[in-house]
Amino acid sequence: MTDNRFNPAEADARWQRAWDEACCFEADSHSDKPKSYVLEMFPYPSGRIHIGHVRNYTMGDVLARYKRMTGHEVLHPMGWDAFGMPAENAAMEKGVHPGGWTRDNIANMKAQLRRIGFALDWSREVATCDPEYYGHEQALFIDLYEAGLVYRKESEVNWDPVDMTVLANEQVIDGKGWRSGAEVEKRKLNQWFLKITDFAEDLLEGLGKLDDWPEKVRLMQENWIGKSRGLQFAFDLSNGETLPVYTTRPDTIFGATFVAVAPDHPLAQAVAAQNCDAAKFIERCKRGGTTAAELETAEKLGFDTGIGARHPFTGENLPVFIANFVLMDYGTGAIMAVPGHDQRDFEFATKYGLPIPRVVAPSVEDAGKPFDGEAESGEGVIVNSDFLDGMDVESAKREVIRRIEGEGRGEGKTVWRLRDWGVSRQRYWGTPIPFIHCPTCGVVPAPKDSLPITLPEDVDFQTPGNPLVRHPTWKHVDCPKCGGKAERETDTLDTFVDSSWYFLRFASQPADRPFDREEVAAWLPVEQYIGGIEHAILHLLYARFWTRALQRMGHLDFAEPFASLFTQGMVTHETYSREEGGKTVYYAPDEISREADRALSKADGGEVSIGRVIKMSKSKKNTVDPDEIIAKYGADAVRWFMLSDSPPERDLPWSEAGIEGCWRFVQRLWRLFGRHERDAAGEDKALLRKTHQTIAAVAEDIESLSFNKAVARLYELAGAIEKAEPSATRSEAIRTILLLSSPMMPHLAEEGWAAIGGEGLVADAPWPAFDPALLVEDEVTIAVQHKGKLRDTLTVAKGLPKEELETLALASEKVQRSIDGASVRKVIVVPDRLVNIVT
RNA sequence: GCCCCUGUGGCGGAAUUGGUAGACGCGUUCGACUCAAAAUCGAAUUUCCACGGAAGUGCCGGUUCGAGUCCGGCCAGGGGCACCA
Repeated sequence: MTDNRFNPAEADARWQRAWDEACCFEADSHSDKPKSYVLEMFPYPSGRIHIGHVRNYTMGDVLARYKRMTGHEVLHPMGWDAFGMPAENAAMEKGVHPGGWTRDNIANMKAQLRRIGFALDWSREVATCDPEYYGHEQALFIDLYEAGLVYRKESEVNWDPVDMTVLANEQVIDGKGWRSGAEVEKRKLNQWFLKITDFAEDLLEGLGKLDDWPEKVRLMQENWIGKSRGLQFAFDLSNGETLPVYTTRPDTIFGATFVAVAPDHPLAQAVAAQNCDAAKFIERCKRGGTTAAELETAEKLGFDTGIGARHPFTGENLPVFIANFVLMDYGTGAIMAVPGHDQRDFEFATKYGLPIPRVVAPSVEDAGKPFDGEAESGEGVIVNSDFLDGMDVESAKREVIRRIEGEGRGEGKTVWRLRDWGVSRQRYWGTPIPFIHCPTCGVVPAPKDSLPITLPEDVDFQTPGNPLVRHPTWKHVDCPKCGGKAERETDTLDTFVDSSWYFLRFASQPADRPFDREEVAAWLPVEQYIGGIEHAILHLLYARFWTRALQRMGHLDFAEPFASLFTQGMVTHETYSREEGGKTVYYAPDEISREADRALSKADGGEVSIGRVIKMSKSKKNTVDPDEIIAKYGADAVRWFMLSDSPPERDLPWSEAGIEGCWRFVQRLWRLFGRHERDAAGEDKALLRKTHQTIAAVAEDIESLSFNKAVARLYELAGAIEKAEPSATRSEAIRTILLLSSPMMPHLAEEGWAAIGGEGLVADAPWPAFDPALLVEDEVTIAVQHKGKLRDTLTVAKGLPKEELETLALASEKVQRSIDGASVRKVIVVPDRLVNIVT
């Protein structure tokens, strides 16, 4: 070794080329080796890789490289979630075509990913905006339609009357279009839906078997699916009609003091038709916020319709209100309100002076106990409720359902929060929905041999509205059924459809169909899926649904696409800001010089205050650019940083000092490799033991994705090697640490491997074996406690009998001083661990 | 408002799952090398202390020979949410 510094600027690219030329990371579907599918959520091609991607993909990369070393055939692919709004926004703002913009971004980001040295199989790269990909998606969509899982229904959208476009919720700001500023209207459109509710029970039940998913994600999905058991029954109304309501608390039926319907309930609409005050009230309800937090704090409002509802048991007349807190799309859109035992009903009743009777109490004696300013929704015993008195909540629920069913007024019913998945988007840059509207035949699927239905290239984004609707020729086709003049569907698919099956296409890419069932079965389910928590619900639920739908249609023979899921934390950074002219101005990390406990502006030397460590964002200017730091420190130091210190599920605070430390360790390892001697002789028992312990521990840490612990082990081994005298053991330890660190710092490892005369590429080398006999120490340190406090430690042979340990412990001078002549009542001995003396 | 998670040195975090709290890294301090700097190497680094010890894992209590770990109640920070009857 001539140069004593590792030079990533030169070495990184050289090894990246070597891996490419050897096609190291191309997965062979027909290999005899056990298969391992490691997948990270594919990125949206925004134009730049950000540091969060680097962390996500580094984790997957370490696991993929480790799996290769342990004899697996690894599939580790990458692609692009390439449809979506930002491309259309760019088209409107910069006048570029969404396709060209997207493809340029992909090229940039792919080059960035290559510079980080990821072991990816680029031969399987997929971009969802490729007609080849979305053509297969169209075929699958038609299959789903034929399986009865696709339907159309009217549904409300946010309509921007100036931009003539439908807005996503995030594009509506204070009721106005984000771009045009125009007041957003609610419009009803005929839209396409997927019957995810068909699988509600199955999706819920499946969560119970996903043992290797974070509990948190399973819980979020469970809440989202939201199964509830309750009672649906009808009130007789004073106007002669009946009103079906749904309740999860039939046990509290004697506490109902009013009935409420949603503002968009047919009954409310009917009242509004004859009463302008009611119509005005309904209008008022439609404004107002949409988020849960806003609505929770919003005042409960109601409008008394003057209609009465007859209580099924007491015959009492209950007023019927239109209320802003009742939702049309849950249950029946109407409720029986029990103010004593539901907080929303309580607030409403308080405001409108309605009675609040108690029907559940801690005990029978508490039947007359007043409420303490809020509803009581907990368990208890039923009171003031005629035939239910004295029952517990659960028995009372059953009894009310039994009676109502017996009278034929209603039935026990399961209701789900989960709603069908609306997949229509009135946009250009998405997968065209492969259907044709014929005036005579109605909605007809496009013939499969006409797929892919590609997007027209000649479109402009300067005119408001959907370019597909405006296009002079694109939508005009003949009906595949009758041959008459017809029109294509101009809606495109939600991009969550694209990401609901990309992991199948990675595994198998036949030209004539979406995937091959056998080949997919060879790779899936994905062994380890890694991505952000932000996809905990929608993407992961949709992918689970899509997989089940394909299974039902016989395309697949498994239901769960991802065996194990890991959600990684964010990369954060401290913020730098100061008050300038009355407002807060943020500074980027490269605009300040950071000292021990303060930060100074590079521009004027003034002190800048150091703010909280938060998620990197452009507005706070606390971002770092992966390209810049890779250029400065090399890919391996950056990868090492991504894995160090913070547990992967937690946030990782980026710091300049931290990356400097990683850079130093890269060089430290490099110097260590230089001490490797091919013909060194002699044994070093302690180092040998440490080396084998590290092999076992690092393997375990990588398999459990505890990269921070693996990193700490490697630091320890490096320290031990540095302290050791030259020996055959030491040279072997150096070779071992090189191999153990290679999944994390592959460029450095290759360079070192060549230097110590290793054969071939480290990328193809096997993970070192360890001797289990060397994992156990033959000497152990025993803690000696007196009354639970540490007094002394003893170093003894492992496996020493209890009696001997006790004798040794009592012989300790320090222990005797602590006991100070008191009589020993009890001695607890845990072999190889501790002795605790109780006096 | 509801649901969930997390609180350990100056900082990121370890802790064999109830058995020596603070591994490892960062930072800081001192020292070596150097004309000097960088790089590198060595030592120290929870707090207080009479150098014998004492206290200490957000706070208060409990279980236990023994609690960062288990239980109960608070406090703080973070995340999710579709007013879900």
